[in-house]
Amino acid sequence: MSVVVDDELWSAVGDPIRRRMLDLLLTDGGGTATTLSERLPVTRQAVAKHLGVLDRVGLVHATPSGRERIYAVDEAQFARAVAQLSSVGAAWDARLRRIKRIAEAIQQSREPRPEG
Amino acid sequence: MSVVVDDELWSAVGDPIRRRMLDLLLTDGGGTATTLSERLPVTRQAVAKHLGVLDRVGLVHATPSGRERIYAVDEAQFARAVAQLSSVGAAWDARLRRIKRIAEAIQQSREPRPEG
DNA sequence: ATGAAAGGCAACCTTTGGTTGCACATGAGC
DNA sequence: GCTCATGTGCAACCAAAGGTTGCCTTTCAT
Repeated sequence: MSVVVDDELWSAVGDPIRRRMLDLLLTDGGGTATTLSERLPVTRQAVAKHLGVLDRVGLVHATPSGRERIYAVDEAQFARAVAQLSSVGAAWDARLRRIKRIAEAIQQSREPRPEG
Repeated sequence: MSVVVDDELWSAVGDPIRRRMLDLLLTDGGGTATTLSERLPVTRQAVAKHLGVLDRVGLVHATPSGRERIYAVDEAQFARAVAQLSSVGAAWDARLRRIKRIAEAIQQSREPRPEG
């Protein structure tokens, strides 16, 4: 019943900074800790740690290029994360609808003949 | 472009324990810190703290009943959270599709006449 | 009245996100 | 080739969050 999700994947995208980083990486097609930190409210080192987290769960991967390390989103893994997001959302949405339907049914059974 | 989400709401459902708590509360229609902790891998006190977090963002509300405090999901606020989840998922999904389309277009422009 | 059960509070530990500071590597320009 | 600026990496340190244990208060039931 309850949707099975990869907690590591989820918590990786659970952080607001990491979400913005993924956004930036997707928009620009890639970036380094330094370039990302210029557009984020945290330091380069903080960004580097976040990139480490995203790297460990496979959401991004780094390509050394000279003295830079260019990170890019791993589309396949990212797609998995998006799919999990969607499935949890869908499951909860369905549950809400079911609850609402039951509540309405109870309402009706309590007022078998609405006045009017 | 990037979807605006309420970081507090998101991070509230970002915690795996809190997601399971919401699941339990939705399934059972309500519960106390004690009853929830019996079905979770953490102590009652930890559950109480999580309930505090969920309460602060309005995802649940408590109803004192004798010596118990019965918590239940606030459906309206929960629906908001689900909507945000869905919108982020949809936005990222759309972005992925767009990237894939562009990638294919580049591929084709590089091989104007595929051998065959 | 008294004991068991539920809850609240406080102290403490660990992890995580963040910072500063410094050392190392590498690319660019002279 | 040297030098210097730039980009990374590493370590120490700090604060907040999640988790635990211990203890005290409240309340229901016997």
